[in-house]
Amino acid sequence: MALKYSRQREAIKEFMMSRKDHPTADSVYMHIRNEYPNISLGTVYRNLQLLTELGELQKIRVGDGLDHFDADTSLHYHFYCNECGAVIDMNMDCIREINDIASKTFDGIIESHNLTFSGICGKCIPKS
Amino acid sequence: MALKYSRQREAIKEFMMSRKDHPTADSVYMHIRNEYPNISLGTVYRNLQLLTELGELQKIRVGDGLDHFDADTSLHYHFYCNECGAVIDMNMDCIREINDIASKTFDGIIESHNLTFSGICGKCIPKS
DNA sequence: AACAAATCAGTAATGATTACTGAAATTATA
DNA sequence: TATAATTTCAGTAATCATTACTGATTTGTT
Repeated sequence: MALKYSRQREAIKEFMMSRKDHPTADSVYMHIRNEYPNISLGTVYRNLQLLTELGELQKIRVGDGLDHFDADTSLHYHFYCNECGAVIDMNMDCIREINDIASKTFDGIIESHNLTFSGICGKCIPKS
Repeated sequence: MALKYSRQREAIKEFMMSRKDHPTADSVYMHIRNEYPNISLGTVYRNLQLLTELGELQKIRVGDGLDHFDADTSLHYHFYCNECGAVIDMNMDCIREINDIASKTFDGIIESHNLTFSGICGKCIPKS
């Protein structure tokens, strides 16, 4: 039952911590393969899931149908570029009181909220 | 090139307008089958997509990995119940100025935002 | 070193969604 | 109203992301 060390999991964690671009499982797989050429895609999925459950990663869904992962587990917002698909961190302060505001007109318990912006990112503006 | 009438599409539109619970394609399929026993799931997907492109529906992603659809195309927020999976409309006012606020600290064009709450809905509180 | 348990690589299965195909329905035209 | 042109359909196959399975390999413990 105890968690055992695995070099693959360490590599995935290292890679995730070095990234600010919220990779998907497939993207992690592609990169880790440079270091571990015969790592399995299933191993990547399993460890991303495990690390998420351990609270070392957070799963991000920005509306493109893919699961993105983020080693920054603090509450912060994201931007999704409709042009290139990039997922970018927003610098703005989180609206912590919004759960309370929403609760006033809602019958139920609000535990969290997710705010995602979308549009065209700085790199894609010249092209469009 | 012109759009032609189809009773299946009308039925799907009618059904969607009668609903406030943001059905998925599969859910629409199950219900429409009462009226059209041999409608195809592909037809449902195609028409939901088409109606969305025509602006008669909006596609909603609340983080459960499924595409939900809503005949209310106005900007409004949703709640996702982690217990039963229900997608519920929020009554709160939209924060229209938030795109402008976010723009101040972001390099790019913010076209829209999506705010989704999650937790436990009123019906599920007694059970938990 | 030897054992038990977790993890792995590789592969198969799943579930949602999309694409394909020949038949049926709809609209336009004669 | 018959016919032709085009869209839409039902049914099925394919795709894509993700999850589950299996026997072999690693890891932590005695």
